[in-house]
Amino acid sequence: MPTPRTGSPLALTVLALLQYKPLHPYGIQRLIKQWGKDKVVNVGQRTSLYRTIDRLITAGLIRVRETERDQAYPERTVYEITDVGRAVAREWLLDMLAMPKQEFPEFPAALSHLLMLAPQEISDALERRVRTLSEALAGLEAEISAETGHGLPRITMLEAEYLRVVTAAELQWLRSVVDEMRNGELTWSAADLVAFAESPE
Amino acid sequence: MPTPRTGSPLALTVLALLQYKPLHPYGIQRLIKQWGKDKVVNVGQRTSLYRTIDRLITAGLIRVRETERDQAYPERTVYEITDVGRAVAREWLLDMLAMPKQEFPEFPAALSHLLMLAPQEISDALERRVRTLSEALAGLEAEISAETGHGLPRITMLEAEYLRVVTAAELQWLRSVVDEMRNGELTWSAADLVAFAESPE
DNA sequence: AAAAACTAGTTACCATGAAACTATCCGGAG
DNA sequence: CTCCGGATAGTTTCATGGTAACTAGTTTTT
Repeated sequence: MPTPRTGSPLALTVLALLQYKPLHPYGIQRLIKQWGKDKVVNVGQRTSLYRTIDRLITAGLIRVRETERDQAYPERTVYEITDVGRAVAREWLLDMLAMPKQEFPEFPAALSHLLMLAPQEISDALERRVRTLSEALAGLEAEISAETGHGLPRITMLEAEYLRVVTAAELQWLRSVVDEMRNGELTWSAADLVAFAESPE
Repeated sequence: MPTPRTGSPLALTVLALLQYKPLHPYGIQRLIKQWGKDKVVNVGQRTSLYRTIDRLITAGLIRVRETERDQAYPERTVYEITDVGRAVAREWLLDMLAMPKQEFPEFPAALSHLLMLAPQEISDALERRVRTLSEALAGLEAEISAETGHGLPRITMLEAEYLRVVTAAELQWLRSVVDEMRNGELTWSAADLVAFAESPE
């Protein structure tokens, strides 16, 4: 029974929640949203959730506990974690923490093709991004101070802290780039493109 | 002919390169690697590349230019971009720049389940991450100064700058967290977990 | 001469994710 | 009282994405 090599964020979250208590899929989704984890794991549609559960079952990391039937409601299958599941969840987590995974977010990819656009278009687009990200950052900060005020320990909001830090860094950089494009410090000419294209290295 | 709603990083890159000159798939892969774009778009195996090209074809964004046969070598189909393709690439790019997309990297997801681990395990794992990221950061900085020395204009390395900035921010935050865990500023107790779990909000 | 790396493409499988569909039930607006 | 929206619970379909491995010839290195 080779456990799936990659513990996805969703699979890890399922194991974590089942460690708290046995749940049915919809309950898992609800908990993720209630605890605000839907900012870091995708459970928008339950499709992936059900498929993830299937995989965890066949890998022996969780098992069916019971199948409830609350009259007229669809059947709810309640799952619980196994001992293997508990162990594997720890391994996955340690691995995800220690080894940065090469992911390919679309923004840097987009940045690498700026030469297709005119300077104005670029700075306008980046400015729109600045506005959107500012709001997101404000939201994160509000959330953090709300939870702090609520008396929750800091360990439960490290992921929000992390998002705040990297969003703030992106924002600061974006603002400086937009500024430099607007005030003429950051320019380039058609000749540059040719030199770039010819560059053998 | 509804153009695929999401221009993926790879699709955008293919359009961008074909705008430079007609190419066959393998040539596209080579160019991506030569120009160092393989840090921001995934072309490890060409599977996705061929499928992406298929989609671009059926969407009318690129077309077959010719089919070469260089004796004994497999056939190489050379593609070129269409006018529609040129227009769509610009739209996609502007969109990707201006509108941040909710992506779900695994690290923040992992951070949100730290309660499964003991403090020591966490700080050890995070320290390993610090080491790996430091190396990655050094690599990025080396690359940037190499290109600068080579006389390439700054616009061609904004994506590397971006990666440097966010990696540096993550590193700084990681170091502070590890420090605070080691020196006892950041602790929590089993009682906290219960309070957290019971928390209705 | 053998091993490795490059050229070029294909196949199969698994994972991810969006969207829409089937149903039932409940609370509130009108 | 009825209709609407939203919550409950799960399924199906389709597009996309990624890994791995396989074929098969060629060039370069050891």
